[in-house]
Amino acid sequence: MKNRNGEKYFRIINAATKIFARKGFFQAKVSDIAREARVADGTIYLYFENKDDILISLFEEQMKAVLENMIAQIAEERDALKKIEKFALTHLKLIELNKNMAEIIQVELRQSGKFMKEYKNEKFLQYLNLISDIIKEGQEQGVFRKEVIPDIAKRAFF
Amino acid sequence: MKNRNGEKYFRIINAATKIFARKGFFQAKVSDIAREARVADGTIYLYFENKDDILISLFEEQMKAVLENMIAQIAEERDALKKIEKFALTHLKLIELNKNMAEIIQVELRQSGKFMKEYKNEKFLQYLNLISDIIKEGQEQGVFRKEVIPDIAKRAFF
DNA sequence: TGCTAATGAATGAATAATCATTCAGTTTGT
DNA sequence: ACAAACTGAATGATTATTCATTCATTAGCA
Repeated sequence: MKNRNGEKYFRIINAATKIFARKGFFQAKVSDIAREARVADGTIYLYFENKDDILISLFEEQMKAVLENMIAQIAEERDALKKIEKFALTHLKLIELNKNMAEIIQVELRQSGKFMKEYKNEKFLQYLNLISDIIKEGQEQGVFRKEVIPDIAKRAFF
Repeated sequence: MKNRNGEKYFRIINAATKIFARKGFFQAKVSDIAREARVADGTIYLYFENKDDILISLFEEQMKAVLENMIAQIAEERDALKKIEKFALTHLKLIELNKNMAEIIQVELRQSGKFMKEYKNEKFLQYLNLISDIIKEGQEQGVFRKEVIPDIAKRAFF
């Protein structure tokens, strides 16, 4: 597996974010990213499997940050109802903040066949599971009705 | 110049619309479009300059229809204020109706370097000019204040 | 009418261009 | 001196584009 902590790894991630945002995934050349990151073309492949993997990693890093942020936010609230509120609020704020990223994900990832097929979107699932966790907690607290099935509610809510 | 009226021209346009909508511009192969249109690869080049030109023509044809539609709609109203209302309403209706197209335009055309650079978007400008025309008319009718500058208002309104 | 020539639309195999990816060689750090 | 990190030119795969050829239709002529 590749080295995912070096400063160069993040240099490339950042460069790719810029280039993808500017040109879109398919028009971004790997060599563009390399240049922006001040790295040789080949170096990219010391840190990433392939071009798709750059996009996926980009997404994962972003989601990781978002997830941590969200968990911290929710932890501030005791009441499950407040937590859900906070979740929704923070979610919207994040989307606003990361428009670039959101667009890339919506637009580019959707088309990237490999992405939607082979990639199990763990971080995103974790994110969704935050919702069902809150609901379960709310049920234990007696704030939400028991009939609600968390797994379905999370989708609906989302 | 190419033949832009034959039934084959529209067969290809329609095929391209389908394929672009399904796969996006960059992943759509010209041969995909050819197959969908039941035409040989080379035939496409009897009707279009190149792949970009297919996209642009697609857009033009659509805009042409939209423009005609809009002009007809506006003509039904006498009062400039009503016209603007009608414009906005029809505009939203059209967007709703042509979601596919709208997405393609937003997403694909924006990236197509050639498009934004070399192509003077006449049809779209005409469309925008409908707005400033209405404003001018409204000023003559005394419905709108004179201080408003049509060219700026059209952008703001849009 | 029947025959031949001319036309040009259509084809798809061949070509050319573009890029992601590799790898043989170089540099850097210990 | 060795390993690890890095480089960028070379490779190969993919696809847009071209073009020599086919084929159907039309025009010209006797």
